[in-house]
Formats: sequence, structure tokens, C-alpha cells
Amino acid sequence: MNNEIKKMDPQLFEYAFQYLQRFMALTKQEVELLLHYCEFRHFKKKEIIVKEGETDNYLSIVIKGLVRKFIKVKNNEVILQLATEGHVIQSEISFLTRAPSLVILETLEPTTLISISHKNMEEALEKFPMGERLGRLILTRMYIKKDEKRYEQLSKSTRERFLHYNHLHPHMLQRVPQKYLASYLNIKPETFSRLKHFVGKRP
Amino acid sequence: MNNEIKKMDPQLFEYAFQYLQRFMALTKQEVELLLHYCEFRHFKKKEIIVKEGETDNYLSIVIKGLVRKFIKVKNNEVILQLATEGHVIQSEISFLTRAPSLVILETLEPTTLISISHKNMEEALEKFPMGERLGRLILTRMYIKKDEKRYEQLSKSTRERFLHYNHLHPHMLQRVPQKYLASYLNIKPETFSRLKHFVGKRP
DNA sequence: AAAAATAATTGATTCCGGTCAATTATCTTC
DNA sequence: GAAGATAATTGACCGGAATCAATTATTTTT
Repeated sequence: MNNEIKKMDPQLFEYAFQYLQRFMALTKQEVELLLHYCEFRHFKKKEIIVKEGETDNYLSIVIKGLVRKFIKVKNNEVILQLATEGHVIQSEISFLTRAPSLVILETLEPTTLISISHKNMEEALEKFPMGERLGRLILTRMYIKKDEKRYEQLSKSTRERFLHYNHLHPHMLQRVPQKYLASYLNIKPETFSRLKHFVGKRP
Repeated sequence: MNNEIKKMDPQLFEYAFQYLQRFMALTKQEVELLLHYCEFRHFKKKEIIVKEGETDNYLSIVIKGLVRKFIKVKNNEVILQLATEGHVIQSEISFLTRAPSLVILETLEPTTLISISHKNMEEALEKFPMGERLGRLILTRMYIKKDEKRYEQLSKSTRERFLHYNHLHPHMLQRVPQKYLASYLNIKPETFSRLKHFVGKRP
């Protein structure tokens, strides 16, 4: 089905294999079969992957690069996700419901995705005996992640969110304009800057 | 399998039928089949349904009554959900992962649930041809709801959350101790009270 | 490399909502 | 139905983060 996948980098194959293994036991043959429904997609920096109002037709994993997911609200932006290598990125609600996307996906770096289209996924879900189950399990994981995120927001103060995030992802500050990090953590840029300089002096 | 279900109130059957119809087209026979894996569970007021640390073995829908889901954090409680008639209630993460529950489920009124046990669900998922798909679709809906909740918290101020909730669920203030509503909206009881009395004077 | 645009920093000020505390109202339950 | 417990209200005060504003740094564009 897809040539680029056929002559796939064995490392990439291994990557996908490991990734799916987290959800259920699959043979190499099964993974190979599944990957033939997928395609690579390349984007340059600051390219829009999904526009507002457009239906997202792909479920993607970031192979290389960085994608931000954001929503426009009262003429400013709220960052919902910063997806780096290994992360799933899509306008999930749009993909799942086939409705126009409220969120926008844009690369912040040159980016390569491995993607499965909605159409191909439906096909795979039908033909592939374990499809529905795999889909359910992946969705379960997405749900759990979202739950953790919510708890994170609920239980931590601005300062704590800042500290926690920087502890977990110290490299991101080098990689992403900090106003995006600020927005992701629901902190104003000015406050973010102050916290950054304040930290270390008074832990 | 379950006698109480067999001689089921036709209204209740209709209810379940309509409910499941939202996810996918099912025949009356299929719904009936599915319902035989389910059971009614009755609780009186202030009864604990799931303790902290206990694995939740049920997926339930509230038929009558009201259940609060909350988590203990630094010796006070955070309300995560207030489930009334028609709502799904469970310690989802515990149910999905089979891990001890972090959250507690407690009735605030005498409550009737229709529940399917994890064991029965697995059985149904296997035997029932559409099971996996139905499961995936229900999970999709859960995910979407959670996403909306997150957006709600992110994009709205304390005041806006208060107004929005009261607009959507004006009856709840009559039904639930307002400190629970306050907690659910992540507002201090004092602030909630002030907002309540302030509203109308300055909209 | 200079000019223009965008982002980050820093200061001054404001304000929403939290905290503490005391009083009143409303449930429980005996 | 009275006593006790729990919840809600109200006031005074505080503080963290938002806002407004001006300056400096960095990135982008030409």
C-alpha cells in the first residue's frame, strides 16, 4: 500500500513494534501488516498540520520534531499540547467524531510524522482481527493520560506546575519559545519569566 | 443470569435501549442479551460504593439518585464528579487498569445503579460480537467528556465557571450541599457563597 | 548587516479569590 | 423537638498572579 513504509527503516519498525507492544501482544507480522496502512508525512517549521474548522483525518505519532496543539480563545491562544518524539498528536475529538476541529496543529520544528488516515484505520479495524481491541486499549491509555493531566491542573498551584514541569522536561525550555510553555501551564508569560529567575534563589 | 433483570421494568429496558442506541445501532434482542450481564445495585444515602484502595469492579449508570466521586488530597476532599440519573459512574482508572482506586464513590441520596461487573464485561466483550466496538465507542464518549471538562477549567475564571455551571445545572444547588458544588468547581465555599449572593446584583 | 518584528524581562499597581475568624442557619440524631 | 454537629454566611485582611507599561534581547526578514 505504501512504498515508503515497505522499505522501512528497521529501527523505525522496531520503534513501532515496541510502541504497540505496550497495548497488546502482537507478532512482527501483525505489526508489519498494520504499518502498511500507515504513511510518513513531512512538514517544515511553522507549518500548519490541521487548520481550525478542518476535520483531522489522521492519527499520528511524532517521529522527529515538535508539534503544538492550541485553541484560539478570545483572540489569544491556549496551548493544549506540546508533542515531541514518540507522542501521539492529533485533533482527537475531530478525528473521533468527524467534526470540524476546534484546535490547530502547527509544527514548531521541521517534523516527521507516521500517520494512519481515518479511512485506513477503519479498514484496518475491520480486516485486522485485533483492531477493535487495540483501538479500545489505545483509547484507554489516552483517557488515563488525560485524567492525569486534569489532576495535575487541579491539585497544583501555578508555582508547583512550573516547578514540576521543569523538573520533568528540563530540555523543553531550550526547545520551545517560553510563551508557549507558559500558555501550556496556564501561566502568564510575565509570571513565567519571574518564576524562572526566582527559582534557585528561593526553592 | 440475573433474575431482577429478567423481569425488568419495561421502562427501564426502554431507557437502556435508548442509552445504548446513542453509541451504535443495536436490536432489542442484542440489548436484552447485554442486559443479562448487568445487575441492579441499591444503596442508601451516604453509603460508600467504592473505598479508597479498593479496585472498582463495576461500570455503572445511575438510574436514580446521586453519587459523588472524590479524592482525598492533603486532608481535604476534591469532588471530581457529581453523577445524577443517566450518568456513568465508576472509578474509571481503577476499573480500566485493575489498580486500587484513588477515588472514593459515595451516594448523597438513596441510589439505584445498573451495573456490569468487570468479569461480566469481559465475557460480554468476547461473546457479544459488537462488544469491542461498543466498548470503544463508550470510551470515546468518556474521553470527549473529559476533554470538555479540561477545557472548561482552562478557559474560564472562577466566576465564569460558577455562572456556567449554574446556568447548565440550576437544580443542583437545591440537591447538593453547596460545599460539594464549590469543590467540584474548584472554588472555596466562602467564595461560592459570595458569588451566589452577588449574582443578580451585578451580572 | 541593518531594520523590523517578536519575545523576554522588569517594575508598578491592581484585584480576584483565598484565608482566618466569628456568627447565623440548617441539618442530624437522640 | 431540643441538643449537638455541620454548613452557610459575612466581614476583615492578605497575597499571588494578572495587568499595564516601558525597556531590553532575540529572531526574522529583507
